[in-house]
Amino acid sequence: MDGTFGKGCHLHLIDGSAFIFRAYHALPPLTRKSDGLPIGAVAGFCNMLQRYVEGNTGPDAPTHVAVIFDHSGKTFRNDLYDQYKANRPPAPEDLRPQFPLTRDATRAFNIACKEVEGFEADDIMATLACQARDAGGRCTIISSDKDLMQLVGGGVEMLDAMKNKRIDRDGVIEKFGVGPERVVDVQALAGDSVDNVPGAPGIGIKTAALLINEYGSLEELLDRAEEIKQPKRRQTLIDKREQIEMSKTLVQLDCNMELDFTIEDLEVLDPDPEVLLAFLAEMEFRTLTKRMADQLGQEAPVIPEASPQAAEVAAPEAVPFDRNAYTCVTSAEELQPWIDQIQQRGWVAVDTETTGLDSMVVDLVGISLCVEPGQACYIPLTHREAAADDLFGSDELAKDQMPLAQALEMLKSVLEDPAIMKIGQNMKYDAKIFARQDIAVAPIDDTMLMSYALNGGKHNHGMDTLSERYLDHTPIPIKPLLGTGKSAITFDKVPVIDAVPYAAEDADITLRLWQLFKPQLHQEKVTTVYETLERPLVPVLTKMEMDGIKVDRDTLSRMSNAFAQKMAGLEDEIYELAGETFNVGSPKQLGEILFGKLELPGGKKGKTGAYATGADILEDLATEHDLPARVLDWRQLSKLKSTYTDALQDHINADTGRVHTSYIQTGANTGRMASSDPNLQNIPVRSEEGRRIREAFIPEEGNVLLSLDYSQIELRILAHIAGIDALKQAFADGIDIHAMTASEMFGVPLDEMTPDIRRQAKGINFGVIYGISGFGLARNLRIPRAEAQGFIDRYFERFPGIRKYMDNTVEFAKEHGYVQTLFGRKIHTPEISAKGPRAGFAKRAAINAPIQGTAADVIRRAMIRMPDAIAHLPARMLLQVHDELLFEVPENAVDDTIATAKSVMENAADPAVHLDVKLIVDAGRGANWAEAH
DNA sequence: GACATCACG
DNA sequence: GACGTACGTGATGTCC
Repeated sequence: MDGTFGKGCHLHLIDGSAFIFRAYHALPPLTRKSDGLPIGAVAGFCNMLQRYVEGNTGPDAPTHVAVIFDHSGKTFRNDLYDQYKANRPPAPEDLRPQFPLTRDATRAFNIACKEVEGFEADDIMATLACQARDAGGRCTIISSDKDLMQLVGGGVEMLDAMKNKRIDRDGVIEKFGVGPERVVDVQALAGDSVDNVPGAPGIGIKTAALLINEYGSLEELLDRAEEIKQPKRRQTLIDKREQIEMSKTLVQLDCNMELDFTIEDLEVLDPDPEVLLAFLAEMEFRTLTKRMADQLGQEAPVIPEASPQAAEVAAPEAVPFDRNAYTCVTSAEELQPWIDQIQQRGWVAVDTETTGLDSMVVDLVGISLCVEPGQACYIPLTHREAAADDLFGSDELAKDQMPLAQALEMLKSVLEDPAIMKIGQNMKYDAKIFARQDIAVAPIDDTMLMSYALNGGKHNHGMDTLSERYLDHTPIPIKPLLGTGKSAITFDKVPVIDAVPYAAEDADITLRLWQLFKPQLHQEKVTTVYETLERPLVPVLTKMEMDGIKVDRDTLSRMSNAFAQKMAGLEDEIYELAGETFNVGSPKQLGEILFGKLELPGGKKGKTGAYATGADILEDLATEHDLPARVLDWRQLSKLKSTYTDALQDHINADTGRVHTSYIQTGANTGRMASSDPNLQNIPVRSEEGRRIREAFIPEEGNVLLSLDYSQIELRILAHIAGIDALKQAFADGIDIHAMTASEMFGVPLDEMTPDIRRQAKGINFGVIYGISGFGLARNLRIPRAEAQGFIDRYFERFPGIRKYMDNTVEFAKEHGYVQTLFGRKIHTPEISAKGPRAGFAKRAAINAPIQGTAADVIRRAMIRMPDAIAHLPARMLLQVHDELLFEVPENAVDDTIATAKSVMENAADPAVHLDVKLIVDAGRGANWAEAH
């Protein structure tokens, strides 16, 4: 061949991006063993190239070939229409680093690799295809993208590599109803929801083809639109003419691009075996390296086995932290480049600074953004002028800040953009702050939750911990900025110059953690946990917290007064019995009275040298003296008053009249959540007196409260996990599970069961869930330790599967350093091999975690599905209390809501896990939480 | 800020 | 054989 492209030549154009995405989705998320680099798509891409090269024989073999890629960033079509491809989600995080590698792979195969800034791969292929055709040669476009079908004809064909199907002129007519030369006309009318090409509303491919065939061309059709009979269609074509014409320019490929290479440069070349094998070996593709080596008749290079530590040692931080490099953004002009960059990348780490910690009350002070490690800015918004003197803070806004509304308006487009990932550390907090500014932040990623999914049980997941542990960097502490105690100031009083490095650094750290954790989720096989149990829960909790629950202040206030009176009466009696006055609330003083002055028996000093005066001890003493019983009563009232009837009133939000708790998604190692400020997961219920506090939790007028709770969920899960047939059968038959246990253990028939025997069996059942010990059971049942041990022995004899589960679980924990829930949540058990009493703790925790954790996962799944399930109902989900969900709903929708929510909860494990034991949910309703429960 | 106590599942 | 112990949380008051 003389090198010129002409008759007898055959150009192959491979749609690189299509190859990449197909490869990515066809393969599991593989990572390179040595360092955890995601390489699944590269592997698939190489396999496809290899198969392609292998198949290049016979009459259709190419003389010239190139792989054409889309250049990242915007194209000229975005200048025509800013919404073009705007609803494309960003490329998956683990795919992005693989883009450049696919270029490397192409070159390693010695195939030309082309992309041009500002153009799509389609345009390059169009230009080359036209050149090939005009030169009298053939061209095959290896792609199934219908946008390329306009190029078919005159020697140009397409090849769907997956189906190994050639698409010629007839194939195009089959697909579009028109020939290749009219494909753009049809596309202009039909539009494309994937690429966000608007087209003519209401007209699809079928109708479009009909019209084009009737009128001959789009231009003719639009000029003669008045003639169309169907009134709606006619009006659309007249009204939307401009939009349709613009659509045509979007779908019309550019055949006349200026290229800095010619077809001749694309001549087929044999790969250099050394280069290709080196690349494949570097990627650590063992099978493919060997296969290619065999094919090329070469010795396969040796790929070293990865050392287990290698992945962990891989440097997490290439860019050093530089607090002076952060930018302070004070105007729209300065903010715009940041927004441009965010849009280009498709992600941003965000952090808000506020005047306090209560997200339902505080004001927004500033926002920090970070787009890549080291590149962060802070946007001060409502910092206050430094006080003229120390006594009076000024209310004047500090100078050089951009107006809050302007900044929010600019950021809103980014924060609500479905194609831009917003990354935060504890994003729920920031989401609430933004929600109060009418900005619905989505989608989000959360480094705190990633750490929880990855490292639950190892450490807490606060930013300081994570930064120090994983970035080896200590963040600027907030204390010196705000001060402590009475002289503490809020963040708006912090001088902007001090706020910038602090705030921007937080966003910087968050972005670095995100880049670090993201690939680890795959490596540690907790992507599903993160994606199905953590991330989707954030918007659900955000809404629950913002909705809050109505609490009646008067009810609480009246109770407080009643408690105070009773306490005063008890105090008088206590002083009388003690023979002196003292602080009843001081365990230390009480101990001295009981065991010193009154010389009651059983005085045991704890590690601090003080007598223990816990409820169990006082209960024992109650037989000896009247005083302990009075103290117990006093303590109960004191607890109810201080923690509940008093404190709860302070938590009623002035604006909403409701109480807004905050859930801590990473609060418990097992997967349970915690509730704080206030804790609404420990509102009294066990004592009659305490239970009345729930009467203050009420629905809005015309509504009722609904309580739905799982019945015996942990025991059911234990029956499933440990595979205890007798337990499963009892649940299936709806038998009282504690009575059944008692019957099995003590040989008492069910119809002769006494409450006391049942109570003991109940204690054992709970003990089993907690990792039973003779001592613990003895204390709980108040029986001698030997007797308790006897119970346990008998229980294990009767249910040997339970002991097996316990042994296996502890064994698993020792081997792997973690235990797992049925849904794959890992709970790490770093102390499992500790010596001394800690070993016992760790063992029991390891036994309990899969049970408690699985139950927690189940209700999380229910909560995540609940908003969609009840969307058609006027119901709101307000609270979660571990195995209970509380709803507020208008009276007329009560039955529907119960039926719907109950079904969601009972089926929450499906389809991920099929439980051998059915989950049962009990429902209650009422005019307050006491009635509903 | 540690500790003891006690509210919940 | 002794250690010490039921699992998971958060809020409050005392005391140093």
